[in-house]
Amino acid sequence: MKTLIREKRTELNITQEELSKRLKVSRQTIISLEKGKYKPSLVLAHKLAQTFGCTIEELFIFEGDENIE
Amino acid sequence: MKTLIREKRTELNITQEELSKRLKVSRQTIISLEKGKYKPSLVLAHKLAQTFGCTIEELFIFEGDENIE
DNA sequence: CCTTAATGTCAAGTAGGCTTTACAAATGTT
DNA sequence: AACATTTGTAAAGCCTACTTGACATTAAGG
Repeated sequence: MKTLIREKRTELNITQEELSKRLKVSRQTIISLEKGKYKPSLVLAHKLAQTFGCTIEELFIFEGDENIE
Repeated sequence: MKTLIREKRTELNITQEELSKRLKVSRQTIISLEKGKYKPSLVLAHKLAQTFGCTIEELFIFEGDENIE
């Protein structure tokens, strides 16, 4: 799975810390998500998409066995 | 968070077991999701939406603090 | 340089998503 | 009533999302 979190965040011109405050998660969580260390929960993915004004499917790109075969 | 998994599944006329096989998860997982016992991972939410031919946001209804304030 | 802001790493702990197995309740069909 | 199908419950275990805190690196500006 790929994510466009970093791209969308820099488009908005906000820091990781600012984003983490808006979402009420730790800054570490933002770092890990942008770096692809793990995948967000459904609720957090929804909040991210809301923040960026896009859908979850636009923010995350699912690949291979993450899709129905 | 509310989900329309059960409604969408019955529309498709398939059993929990059939759905669990398509998604390659346990039947127990389907039961728990339909009953609202817990929330699916992002990948599973995506597969469910794909199966039902809708978006994640159409399949799950986020409420209150699950939205940005 | 020196400082500050922004980003990053590491590690330990908590909570919850998902699995497996086994068994019970409900619904339908003959 | 009897049987099969579908749905449900319970419990133990694994893995990972997320947290907190402390410290390292990079980049920018005075």
